[in-house]
Amino acid sequence: MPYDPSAFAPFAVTVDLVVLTVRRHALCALAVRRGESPFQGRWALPGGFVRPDEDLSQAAARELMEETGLCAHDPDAPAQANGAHLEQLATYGDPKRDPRMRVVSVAHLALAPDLPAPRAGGDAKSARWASVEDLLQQGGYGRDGEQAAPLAFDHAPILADGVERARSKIEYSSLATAFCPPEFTVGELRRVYEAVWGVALDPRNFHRKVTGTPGFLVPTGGTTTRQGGRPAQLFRAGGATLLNPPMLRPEV
Amino acid sequence: MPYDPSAFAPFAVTVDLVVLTVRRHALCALAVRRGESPFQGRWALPGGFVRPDEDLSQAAARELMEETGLCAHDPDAPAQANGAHLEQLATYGDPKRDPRMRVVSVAHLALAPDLPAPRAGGDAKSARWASVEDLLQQGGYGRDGEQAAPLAFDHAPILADGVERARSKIEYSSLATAFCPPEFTVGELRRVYEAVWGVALDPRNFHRKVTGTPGFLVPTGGTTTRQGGRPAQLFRAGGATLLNPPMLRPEV
DNA sequence: GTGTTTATCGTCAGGCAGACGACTATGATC
DNA sequence: GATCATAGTCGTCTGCCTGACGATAAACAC
Repeated sequence: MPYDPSAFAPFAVTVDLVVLTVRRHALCALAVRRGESPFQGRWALPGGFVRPDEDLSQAAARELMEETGLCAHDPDAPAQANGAHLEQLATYGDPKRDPRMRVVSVAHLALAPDLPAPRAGGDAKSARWASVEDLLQQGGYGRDGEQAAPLAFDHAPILADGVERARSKIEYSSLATAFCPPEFTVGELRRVYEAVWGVALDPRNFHRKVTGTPGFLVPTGGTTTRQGGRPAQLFRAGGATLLNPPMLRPEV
Repeated sequence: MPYDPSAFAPFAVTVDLVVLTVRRHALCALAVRRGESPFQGRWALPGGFVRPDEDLSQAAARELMEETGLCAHDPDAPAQANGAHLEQLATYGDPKRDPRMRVVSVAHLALAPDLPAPRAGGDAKSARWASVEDLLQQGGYGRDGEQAAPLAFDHAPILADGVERARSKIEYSSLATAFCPPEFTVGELRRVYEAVWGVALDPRNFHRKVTGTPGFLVPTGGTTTRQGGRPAQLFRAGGATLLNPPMLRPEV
């Protein structure tokens, strides 16, 4: 990395968060309403400036905590109570992406189990879970009939990238369990896959696949009937993080 | 993205390049020798500051051109003459990663066919292709007996991340062809996989797999005998970018 | 009890990968 | 020119995994 003082230019660096969860059989993302110009009143991804003394992942974890109360855990330490998966997604640095100044945003992807209503933090007027379908369908109408304005800044493509990352990553990793509570059933895990991929999966083949993959699921011994029907075994996420062979996403 | 002037802190933003190629059956990366402090005389990844008016990918493409003469092509437009694959890898922003100031580096990954000797650019004293094994094996001895000092800054983990990305991405994409000249044989493509993965592959099963995947390879009609033995058919990369089902990397 | 819902086990056929035999076409060597 | 070494290409066989789908089990609602 050559160092040429004449070439140095100051940038602002932010982290933006794509926080995904599964609610009511739909993949949802956390959106905050902007309280200031530009894009005042529009929905945006949560985020904020990186502080002078913190690492990028620290900044992302701090923002996640401020917005959701979730504690991010390391990719190394898997299942944890009240913890969300957090990983870096990509960095966006178009010179014109923020009209005020040159801002480079390091987007992060967080996957969380279904949560109570989010608490608004920082200068955002409010925060909510919105289906990614509504958020990405520009100019359309949301579920509640409200006109769905496109997300602020370049947050729509960032969200799309995050969703695509999540969709592909649950294929070959055990990441889908990050959308589940600490104990869950095979059916609940299947509904996660169905919501994220937007497809229907065969319950029998899915059951065979996930219970047959060593280290993916460990039975807790308990059962639950919270979904109705025959009681289902409860599982926790096992130590395995990589699925080999992967879970196959049905073709379009 | 809330805007709080009191929270704003200026950062320097750079791009660093992990440029990989396959030479003499080994995966090699481009390294430049640092001409200045800190880490003067040590090997480092090529890179430089992002200019005020350019996008991150533009900055990466410019650095790549300066260091190698290669023209990066879009991920959309696949095979191209004298073009290299270029994609964003990850961003590194530890507050202490550069002792001079707060620098956030957006690392990019470039894959190039075997090239003539690199030309040194910028303030780097020299540039060379070095096997990634030598570069990552800290404190060991390189192929030429030279003491292999660790890479400058945090470039060793960046290189490791780039290598891992390349290793996993050739599994499920046609990216391995980016290491090949415009026309190549199945055997040459197989040697790319073997060099990147560091394994031996069965020539017959590999041949069946790559020729049986629709859109991966298109025959040019020509043959070559540059590898010795029976003349081999020449191919170009086909339009397919995703391999489904993927090429399976043999287990360790 | 009957019906509904969900969970779980089994079966069967097709596809693909790994292991490996066989044959082909070139250059190198004697 | 015969032989050998080298690389490329085509087949075969077996085992595993997946998709499609039948069948059974265990709860709740009426």
